[in-house]
Formats: sequence, C-alpha cells, structure tokens
Amino acid sequence: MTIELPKGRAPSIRDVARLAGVSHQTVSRVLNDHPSIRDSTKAKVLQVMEDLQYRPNRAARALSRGRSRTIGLLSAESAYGPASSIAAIQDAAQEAGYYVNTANLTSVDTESIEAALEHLMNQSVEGIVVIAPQVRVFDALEQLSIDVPFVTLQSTGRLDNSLSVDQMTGARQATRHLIDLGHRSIYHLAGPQDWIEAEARMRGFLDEMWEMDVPTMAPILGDWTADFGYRAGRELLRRRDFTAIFASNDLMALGFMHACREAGLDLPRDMSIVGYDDIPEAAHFWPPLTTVRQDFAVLGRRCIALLLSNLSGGVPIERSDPIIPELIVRGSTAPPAF
Amino acid sequence: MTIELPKGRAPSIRDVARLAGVSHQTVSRVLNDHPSIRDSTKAKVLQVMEDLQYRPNRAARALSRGRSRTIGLLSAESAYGPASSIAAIQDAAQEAGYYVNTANLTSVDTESIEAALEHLMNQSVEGIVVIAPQVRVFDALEQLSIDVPFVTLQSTGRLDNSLSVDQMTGARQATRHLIDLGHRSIYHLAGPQDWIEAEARMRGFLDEMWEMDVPTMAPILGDWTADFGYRAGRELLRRRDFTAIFASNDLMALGFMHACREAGLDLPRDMSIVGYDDIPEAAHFWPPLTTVRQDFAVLGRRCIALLLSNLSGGVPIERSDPIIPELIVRGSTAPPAF
DNA sequence: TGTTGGCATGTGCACGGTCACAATTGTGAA
DNA sequence: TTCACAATTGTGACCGTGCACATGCCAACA
Repeated sequence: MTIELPKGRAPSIRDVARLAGVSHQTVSRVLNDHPSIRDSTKAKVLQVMEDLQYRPNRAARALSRGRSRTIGLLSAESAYGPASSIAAIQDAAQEAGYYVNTANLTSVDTESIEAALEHLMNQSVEGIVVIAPQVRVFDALEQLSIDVPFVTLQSTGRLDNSLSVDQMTGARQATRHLIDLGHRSIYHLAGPQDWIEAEARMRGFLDEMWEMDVPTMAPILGDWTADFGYRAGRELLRRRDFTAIFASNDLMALGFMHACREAGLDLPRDMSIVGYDDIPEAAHFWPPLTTVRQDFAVLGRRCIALLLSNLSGGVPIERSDPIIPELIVRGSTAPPAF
Repeated sequence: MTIELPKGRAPSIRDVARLAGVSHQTVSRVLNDHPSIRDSTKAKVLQVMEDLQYRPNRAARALSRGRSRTIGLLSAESAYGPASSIAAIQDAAQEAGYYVNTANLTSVDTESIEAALEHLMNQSVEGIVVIAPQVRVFDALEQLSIDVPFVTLQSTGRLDNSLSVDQMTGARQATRHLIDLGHRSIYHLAGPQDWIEAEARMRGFLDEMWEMDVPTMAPILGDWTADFGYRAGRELLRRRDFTAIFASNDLMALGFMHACREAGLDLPRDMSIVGYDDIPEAAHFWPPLTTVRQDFAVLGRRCIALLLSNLSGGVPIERSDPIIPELIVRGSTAPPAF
C-alpha cells in the first residue's frame, strides 16, 4: 500500500483528515486527546497518521495556541562547574513536554548577557532558567523589561523566583568542618563577587568564622577556574600563614592543590582543602577532595517545576523544602600539623 | 508618548503598519532587509517598532517560510568529557542565525536514543548535530528514516557527514610518545566499543603498537567515567605487568591515577599515563596530565558550517583540512624505571 | 411526542508572518 | 508630452493548527 498525496511538503492534519474520511478538526482532537471521540474514529485517524508518517508542525501549533512550549536556558558553561545541572534541567523540561533552547554567555559583560537574552526572547520562550546567576543577569532582565517568568538554579533565597538551596548552610558546614579539625588560619577562595551564589558561600564562610570566633582573613576573589586556583595558590603559598583553605568550587580547589604539590606540600598534612559542588571527578583527585554536594538532578527538576508552576498562571509558588547541601568528607582535610 | 493599541497580545506587523501608516508588507520588507525601500519609510517603520517594543513572532515566521531555523543537538553530556564542544556548537549556530535545541541521552540504550531523536524531530529541526557519536545513534537515524541532514562532531572519517578529525592520528601520537620513552608494556583503557571515536582511538593505539613492533595487550573497554578508570586501575595494578597506560579520555586517566596513588605508586616514575581530550582540568592533575588536545571551538564552528552547507541545498560539502590533534606533554609521562 | 442534554463531529476563522502578483509612483529618454 | 521601465508600495492568499460555535445524533425523561 503506497502513500497517496503528500507531494513535496510534509503531510498536514488536512491530509490525514481526507484519507481518514473525517474533518481536520477531528484529527486535531485526536492529537490533543480530546475525550469525546469514538474509539473507532480515533483508531482510524491514528492509523492514517502512522501510514503517512505524520508529525504535527510545531510552528503552526505555537502560532495558533500562542504558546511556544519552549524554555530558554541561560548558561555560562565555560566557566562554571557541574554540567550535570544542565542535563537535569533539560531532562525535566523534556519530560514536562517543553523544549529547551540554550544560550551561552561567552563572556560576563553586560553586552554579552543582553545579547543572550535577546536571542532567547526572539524565539518567544515562555520562561527562562538562569543557570549562571550573576547579579548582572538580573539587572539585564529588569532593564530589558522582560516579562516572561524566570527562575534561577541556585540562589541566596533573596529573590522570589529562586529555589531555596541553602548555599550559606553548605558553606558553613565546610567552614565548620575545618574549624572542628583545629584549623584557625583559614583562607576562602571565593567566586566572582557578582555571582549570587559566590556571594552566598562567602557570606556563609564569614558568618561561621565570626560565630566560632576565629579571626578571619580577607577572601580571595576568583573566577571559578582551576587556572585561577593554581595562580592564587602560588601567590598565597609564598607566605605560609595558613593551614587550610575553603574553595568556592571544586575546580579552584583542584588548581590550588596543584600549587600545593609544586610547593612540595604534603596533603593533607600541611594543608587542608575543601571544595564545593562535588563534581564527579572530585572523588578521584589526590587526595580525594572533601567537598559540599548538591543534588543537581533534584535541583534541575525542582527548578523546572517551579518555572512551570509560574507559567501555568497565578498559582502561588509552592516553595518546597530547602535543599540542604551535604558535606562529603574525604581525604583532603586533616588536623593541622604542628 | 504612550503606546496606543496592543491590548492583551504582543504587537504584530499589522499593528506596526497601522501606526507607521504603511502596509504590513512594507513592514515585512523592513524586517527582511529588502533592498527597495525608501530610507525615510524604513526609518519611520523602525521607529514604530522601537516604540512598540515589537518582536517578530518566530512561530509565524517558521510557519509561513516552512523553515524553523532550528538545529537539534544530540548529546550525552552525562558520560562524556568536554562540555566546551557543546558551547562551541551553540555559539557557532547562534552566530549563523540558528537556534539550538538540545536533547540529552539519559542512557545509551536504543530506546533512549530513539526518544531523543523523536523529541528533536518533533520540533521540526532542520538538521541534527550528534555530539555523542555512537554506532547505535546512526542505526537509529537510519531506522527512523530521518531525512534531515546530520553531522557528527568527531568521527572516524568513515561517514560522509562528519568532520575529518583524525582521532587515529591523535591516538598514534600518544602511543608513540610512550614507546619513544622506552615503554614496552602498555595498556589501553578504551572507551565503550560502540562509540565511533572510542573505536578510532583504539585502532590508532593498536596500529601504532603493531607498526612499532611492540607486543600488544588487549585493551580494556571502559565507559568514559573517572569511576571506571579507578576500578580498572585497582584491578590492573594487582599484577604490575605494565609500565604505562593510554586512556581514551582524561577522566578515565584521572580515575586510574587515583588507583595508582592508592597502590602507593610514584607517578610518573612507576607508571606513565596519557589521556585524551585535554579538558581544562588536565593541566592541574598531579602530576599534570600528558594528553591529546583537540580544539573544540574550531571543531564546533566547522561542525555547524558543515551542517549549514548541507542545509542550504545541494552544495557539495567542502571538506576542510582534517584537524590534527596535538599531543601535550606534561608531567605524567616519563621513561620506565628499572 | 417533544424536550433536554451530552456526545461526536463539522465549519469557518484567527494566529502573524511571507509570497506572488498587482498597483502606484518616479525618472529619464524620445 | 508621452512612454518605457525601475523603484517602491499595496492586496490578498496561504502556511498548519486550535478555538468558538454550530450541527447532527441518540438516549433519557416528562
């Protein structure tokens, strides 16, 4: 049995309708699982669809419904650590029947942010997930008077449109761990100051130090990269006036470890190191890195759930329990040697 | 000056046309940079667009033109190394005026692959970039009789729709480096056998060993993860019948190094290790990892260029010079100790 | 028997652009 | 002045789908 009509173009619902001997609207109803359709009719239509290899045209759908079913993802993959969060978001969105369009920030300047947001808006996304939450991104969102809902993966909890991942608690756990081990001279290798989560982690560090009455040294502001951790390490290790360091992400911790090795330090005897994120590699650093784990899969799913609840109208955001990060103690931390 | 009409919905070209006192077609011409438009008219239209914050509706455009300007990206981010290639592809596509929709492979089974391809096809992508080139993916592409052009980031060169990155040469360079250092007992930690590039790297390894007349040991088939490298290392190091290893990617190399450390080996004195990819972290492993670098940014750009040339009609694919990977010698390799 | 109402299906238009073609205006040469 | 022709602009149909509304059908009930 050969297929009959589609000449050059893809078959439409009208083609299906004609061959099935029904109206195009009936076909549309089959597509959208309308309740009142006779089973026999439905079966007939589905059969024709199968024969014709029919696929609904997304553009037409979006046009007539006025909804694109697309979510924009703004990421800064280049600099930042865990790629798994991106995958988690995409999977969650896909599961909910949404499509994901990604825009990458090539650099961190305002211009690049605006360009990326423009790009997303131009494809009429219904919502935006910001995975590289910098202060500037939110400034840009406001300035461009973007009115689609947006959500950020990690945040301080200050903003409404954000998940309550308690970055501060994570940072405090890490800091507390070092203090409990007996360290009293602890540096913090922070992330870029204008990143919301970097700020939160730094605040957590400072708060814990203050509360535990440990004298605090000024944090070093980094850029998330292993390279920076390495360079900062070389600089810091000239004066060995500290015994432990808390890095704001695992990559910087790795770079710092590299610098320690080069300086001939014995890890963790001479230097304790804590990271943040628990990227899959962290367990295989040497020594295996003590770090703070967040469940990015859960995070991604919640993120999408939050966004979708925003999308589906004035439903008040049901804030789920805050996700408490977990300290994973491995071999990179030990009591200070005297 | 307040804006006049858009009631609840976004302004359309007809709204713009009305306010500018022209026809909707003229507005369309402005949008598409049609040559014959009086400058004054164009300026007037642009002004109204600005006032109205007008944005062209992508769905409508796609519908009437019959082209979605969207590229599908099939990736297996979870397992595989360099995220930079994804970013490179997205940037390149964005620059060319295309949008990118990503589908992740959650697992490697055929079902998952088909689901991901379905997802992409449902959004009427014009072409597909496969970033996790497994044999099965191409099987699925054929089986689903998908007729959009597709391209893969890395490949053996067997397929037409692929960039000629010479994976074999890279692998041979790595192997040769170890042989030149004096190693005669070399293991290869390969990637999954059904990954095209894993196979190519393995072939490169075997060819070089054969050609240099070094007795070959059977490669170990891994799964790209650091965890696997670690477990394989523990297993292999029970019998220390080898002095060097060539891992098919940097992550497995990292895991293997971890196992070496645990076994008390002195790196690189007791064991030389070469990786593949040169992820940004590799330079900060301890010792810094000798590995094979590919320029993923160039790769991403070429990949999109190839796909676009396919899209724009029967233009014969202009195969650019093959990209030759470069061996980066760092501290993880040394002559064998006797 | 007529009325009511739910189910199953059909009709026509709207969505916001683009395309083909027609109409109008402007310009230079005969 | 008039005509040919290019430059500029307008008109209406169309892309594929969903929505509002209308219609036909059949069963239940007064």
